[in-house]
Amino acid sequence: MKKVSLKDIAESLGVSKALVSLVLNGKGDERGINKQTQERVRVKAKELNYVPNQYARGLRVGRTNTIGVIVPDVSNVFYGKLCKAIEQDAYAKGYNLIISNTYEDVQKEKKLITDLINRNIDGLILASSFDDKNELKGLKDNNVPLVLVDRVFDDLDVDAVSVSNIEGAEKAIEFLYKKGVKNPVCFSISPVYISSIAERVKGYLNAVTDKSKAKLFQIPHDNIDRAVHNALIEVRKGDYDGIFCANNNIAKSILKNASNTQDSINDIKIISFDDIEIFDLVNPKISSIAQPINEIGLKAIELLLGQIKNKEGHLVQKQVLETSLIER
Amino acid sequence: MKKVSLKDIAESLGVSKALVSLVLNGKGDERGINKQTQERVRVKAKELNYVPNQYARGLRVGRTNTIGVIVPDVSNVFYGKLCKAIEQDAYAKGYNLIISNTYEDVQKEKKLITDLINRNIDGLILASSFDDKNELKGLKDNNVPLVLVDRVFDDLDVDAVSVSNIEGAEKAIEFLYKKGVKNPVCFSISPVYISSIAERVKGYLNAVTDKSKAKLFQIPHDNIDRAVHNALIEVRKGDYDGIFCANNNIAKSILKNASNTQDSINDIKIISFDDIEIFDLVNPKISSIAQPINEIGLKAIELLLGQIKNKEGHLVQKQVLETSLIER
DNA sequence: CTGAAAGCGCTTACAG
DNA sequence: CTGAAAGCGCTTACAG
Repeated sequence: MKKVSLKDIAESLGVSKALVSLVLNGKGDERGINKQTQERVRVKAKELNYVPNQYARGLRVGRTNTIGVIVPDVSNVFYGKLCKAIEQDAYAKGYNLIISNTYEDVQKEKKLITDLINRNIDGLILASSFDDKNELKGLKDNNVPLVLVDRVFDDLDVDAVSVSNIEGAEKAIEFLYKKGVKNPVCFSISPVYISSIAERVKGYLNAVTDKSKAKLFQIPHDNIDRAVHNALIEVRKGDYDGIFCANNNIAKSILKNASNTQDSINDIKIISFDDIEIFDLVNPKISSIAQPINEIGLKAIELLLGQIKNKEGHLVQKQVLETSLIER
Repeated sequence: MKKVSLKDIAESLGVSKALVSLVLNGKGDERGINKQTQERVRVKAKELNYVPNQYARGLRVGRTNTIGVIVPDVSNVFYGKLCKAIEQDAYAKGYNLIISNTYEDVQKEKKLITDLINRNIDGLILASSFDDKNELKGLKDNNVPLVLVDRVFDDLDVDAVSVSNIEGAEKAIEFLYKKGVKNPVCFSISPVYISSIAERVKGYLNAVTDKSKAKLFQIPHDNIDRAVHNALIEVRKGDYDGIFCANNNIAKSILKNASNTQDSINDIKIISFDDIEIFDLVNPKISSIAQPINEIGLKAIELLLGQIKNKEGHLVQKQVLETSLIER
């Protein structure tokens, strides 16, 4: 029942635990340990099916080669892909990931952060749902390397990777105008204080030519379909002919609603932030503002490892990547 | 820089580490520790921003309240939802999750399992990509509580939760016939040895009335679109008028291909295993065989906790849940 | 070339 | 009501 430890190997071979540890960590040659002894250790370790206890190791060396990732919801395609990008790169670099979802629950996010710190993660990549940047103070106090992604706090002195949401939204609205739309509305999503969403709304407001006609619908993230349903009714009542969706969940909900109500929505031009495959499969196809998801993930890892490996000398960086318009 | 430990609290209060540990673990009353002392400890712990080191704790008590979850790919909606169900239930019961993806890579799966064992997880929920059940021997040797989900090994003496894939596939084919389809084909997906997929293919073959007309296309999981493209050409060449998709990725690829080639596919009746929201948003809508994802997750946790809490007395259970036909 | 010992931070019998 | 001590499994100076 009991797991095999260094001691078991050492005793069965008549050597010390220290020697076994050294050999198994590849420091045998460096320390000039007899080749044959090394081989005997390795053979025995395999024979006994030895797996080192990471808790003991982590306790001793203070590193765990583990990176925490907290996102709102991996089942949202954007975060799913982001996690995939992060995971594959981190994995290649010898790190493991602990991925967790907050589902926009601030209390859960707090608890998750504490949990991860307790687990002695080497660093954290965070797409936060916090409305208050002070919630992140605990992380700084604990000196945990941190990179914010997607959702950032401008006035916080922390590494961050995001996209130019304002410009992206402006591009979207300009595209609608180019396609003949006269009065575009914006379907935003709660929580309103999320930086990426707030910026997209700002971009919309910037780009609308007739400000008096600007119209914003707030869709609560936890009751999207119903709110979109009502918003669509409003849209039909007014003389609106274009919709800018602040994220992919809203666009999906529009499609769902239209499908349920047999509303063709062919007369409304729709564009959405985030490019997801559905947009290619529906009729009419939906244009989008695509984010460079892989680059976001790679950059986040790069910044995080920079902090981990160079704790004092690291300079805070705020990366803002460009979006691209996918016309359909 | 240094993290706060029990010792720091103890010293600053002039009490022992043991007392602090007891109080912070809620055993103060039980052990009859002075209420005021308890309060002082808690206040000081908060003041110093103390977080217990889980590695030290895990090392000492041998439990970690952490469950490992390994799936092929969380960005596949089925697994994404499954993880969500598992996570929410586990979280409510005081467990944390470490979720990892194999992307059908057997080597990665082996490494992940070893990693998780090293982390002293209390148990593992696994949707395995292994073709050989012997790969799981290491887990049994290490006595790690294990529950297989979705993909199971019939002849392995391990807890498992799956659905009746054969009957589900049969229902799908019967539905196609009912809708007037004469010659349904099956788009299966690699790896072929995955139990759930193999069973769905079996169900297809069972239900096809004219066995001489049965036609199976093998779609490799890592090159779906191209293979589906070619398969669709074959379908058009023959007199096939119905397609049974072994999973949702295949159905999505059919939609994508049809969209790209401007093929309306209105004359082909399609049904897919797994019910995903896209099926409601496209034209024509796609019928499906839905799996009870939440129940799978809850049952998996239930079985796992059964093993964890009653290591010796636990009886191996193989749960097979029912699917349901979603007609569209 | 190898071993003995200390210590990471915690919990838990044991003692008083 | 509280403390001293052992020990979980590992790594790393230090000594020889």
